This record gives sequence, structure tokens and C-alpha cells, in this order.
Amino acid sequence: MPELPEVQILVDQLTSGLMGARITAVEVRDAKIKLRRDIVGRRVEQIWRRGKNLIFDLSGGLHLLAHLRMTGWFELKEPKRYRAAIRTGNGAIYFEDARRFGVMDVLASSQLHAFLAALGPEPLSKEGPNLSRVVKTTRPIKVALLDQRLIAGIGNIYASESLWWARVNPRRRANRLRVVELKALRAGIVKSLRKAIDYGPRIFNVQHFAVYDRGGKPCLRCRTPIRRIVQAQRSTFYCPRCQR
DNA sequence: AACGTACCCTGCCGGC
DNA sequence: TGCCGGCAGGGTACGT
Repeated sequence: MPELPEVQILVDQLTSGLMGARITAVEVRDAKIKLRRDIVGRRVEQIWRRGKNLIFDLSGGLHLLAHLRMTGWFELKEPKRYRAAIRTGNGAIYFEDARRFGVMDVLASSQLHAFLAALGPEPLSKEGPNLSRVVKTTRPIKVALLDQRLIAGIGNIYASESLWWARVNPRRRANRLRVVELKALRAGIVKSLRKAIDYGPRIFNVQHFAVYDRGGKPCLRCRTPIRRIVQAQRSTFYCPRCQR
């Protein structure tokens, strides 16, 4: 599930339960997970995210980097099944991940920064979404928004959502967007991401998408049926009337 | 550079 | 009720 908003919500949840905790043990239940044991004994100093990556800063200059991919999540209470657990003085976090695509790694600071440097800008930075890399490609704007090197944190859901808010057609070539459209897109990205984050943990109990997974249903602005197309082998949803 | 395909896995859903 | 194909919000590797 997790794109930028879901990862941010998870960061907020984990921060309240884990900040300052000392890691006392590591349990790996899935051999696909390779987790260095030398994180044991270290303290969790900060939890944050970059794009869709979740980062635990540990004492002594190590970082636990996790990418949840399709189905990964961290739970504070023990789920039926989990791939790994990190135990602390007053509890544990469990890495749950049905499809087992998620990855975790322990990195030194220099390695972490090298990895993160390859990602595009943060859409929710103070300056707002920087589309300077996005507009250099001839690919359709929807496809460009999914490229984490061009802008970080937007996935298949929020790419469609952002374009709907911006009233931009997902098939438009990224490098052909006009200044007004880019301005609308920057606002649309912020709108869709912030709106999602504002739900907090309730996000999983509400259907809050404007277009995603609403093929055939009426557009919330003009009642025109939402259209589903496939771009780069993935579903795109948009309103053919609002998004010319 | 862009596009298509295959792959990594499992769970769920609709159709029969 | 049970089976089965198709599909899924992520990303990488490869060939054209």
C-alpha cells in the first residue's frame, strides 16, 4: 500500500512508540531478510522517511533502511505472521509483509546518504514539489511521476490523484506541460499527499480517493465516468472531461 | 531515452 | 462451496 503518505503516517506512529528505545534483540523469520545483528544494543534516535523509504537512525552512526514495497508494514503489536521483529526494552516492532517484496538493510551514514542522493526531490519540502527533473522527460506525465529519481514518494495512487486535482491529462508528455499546468500539478501533488496524511491511521478505514480505483464511477467534480487506462503496465484513472 | 517483458511473492476477488 | 485465472498501491533487470 505504502506511498509517501502511508509511510509518513507510519513514521508518526512509530516515532511515538519507539523514540529512544534500545534494541535488545533481532528476530528474523524469513531467510530473504538479511538483518545485521550489530544493531542490537543501539538506541533509536530518530525515525524519518525519504520518499517511500523508512529510516531509523541508530546510535553509533548506523541506519536501518526499510522499503515496504507493496505490502510491507511495521506493527507495534504482534501480528499473526511477520518476517522479522526488532525487540526493544519496552516492546517490539514487527515487520509484516504478505508478498515479501519489502527490503531492509543496515547502512553506515555515508552509504545511506549515497543511496538517498539518487532520489528525486521531496514533494512536501518547504519550497513545494520541484518538477525540474520531471519536465526533462518526454514520457507521459503519469509515468514520469512514478520515477523516484525524478520526484520521490509518489506511487501509482497519488500519481493519478495529483493529476486529477491539477486537471492534467495523464497522457500528456511531461516536457510539453505549460507553466500553468505545472503550477496546478505542484498544487495537486501537495493537495493529494497532504489530504492523505491528514487522515492519519484512519486512512485505511476510509475510501478517500478522487479517482484511483473509481473506474466507471462519476467524477467528483463533473459526474463524468472516471476512465481507467494502462500506462507502463499500470492502471491510471482520470476524468476525461476535467483532465483534457 | 523510452518501451516492453519478466521477475520477485502472496492474497483476494469475481466468475464459473 | 471450491477451484482458477487475473490482478494488486513497489522496484529491478534485461532486450529492443
